[in-house]
Amino acid sequence: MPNGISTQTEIECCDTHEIHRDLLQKVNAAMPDEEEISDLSDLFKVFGDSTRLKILFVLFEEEVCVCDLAELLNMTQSAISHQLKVLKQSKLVGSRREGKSVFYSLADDHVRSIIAQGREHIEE
Amino acid sequence: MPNGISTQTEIECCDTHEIHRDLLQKVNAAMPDEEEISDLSDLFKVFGDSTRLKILFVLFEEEVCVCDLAELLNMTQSAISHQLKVLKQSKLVGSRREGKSVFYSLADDHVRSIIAQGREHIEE
DNA sequence: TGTTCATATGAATGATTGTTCATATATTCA
DNA sequence: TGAATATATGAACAATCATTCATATGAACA
Repeated sequence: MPNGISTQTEIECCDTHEIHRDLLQKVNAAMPDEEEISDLSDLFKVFGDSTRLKILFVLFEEEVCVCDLAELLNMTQSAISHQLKVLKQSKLVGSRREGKSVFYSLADDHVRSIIAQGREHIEE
Repeated sequence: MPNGISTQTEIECCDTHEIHRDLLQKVNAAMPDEEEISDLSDLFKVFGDSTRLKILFVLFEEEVCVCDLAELLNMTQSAISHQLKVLKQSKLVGSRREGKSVFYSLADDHVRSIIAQGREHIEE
């Protein structure tokens, strides 16, 4: 390899247990730190459940209270409440008390675009 | 309710176990069917794991083979291989054999934007 | 204050999932 | 063909998680 202009094509892959330095450097530079990766996977875990997605789709339309959600999705008030807690902890939804009821709503619009991108990917 | 122009402000929420018709209709119209919701949550589940996210971040930079991934992420070849299978089933990555090695790469750019949106949400 | 209605929460349970270990498949080379 | 290397895969185990059930908190109203 006299002048190392493009070393991309060489396939000395796994026998030498030294990864190509360029790659190692590039990856380390681009890879978020462990904590951000962990936060990110936690965020996507929240989207990875049918019940929570349904709740979000309802909130796309309108702010609603817990018992309406339970009724709309045909689920226990308790189950809904547990999931709302998860959604709230990830700051995907916010809540507001009004008398005996608590109304939930979307926190911001990242939610919409993340889900929109997901739907695009599925439809192929 | 003589003329029903805006019924939004009435808060007869949960005592009457009949959900407001407008809401029910609106939600039913916007809610994807059960199968799409399920596919969508399955897709997000894939993003909801640190190892798989790290693999994707590597693939953002370059096409790599399995053993390089294992080395880069300091994990077992088996663990990586199992996760690559998941990523491939969701069509987030593609693979290409070259001799003994198999090279993996990003399947499309939805992956980038989904993850980018996720990162934006976290940084608040 | 006591009752009722709406929501929250802790413990328990069944289901799902990521990793490990052992092993199988596939390709190259002698 | 046989050995060596790279990858894939099935079973098992520990950990995580969504729901249920019972109960607690909190607000309104008599």
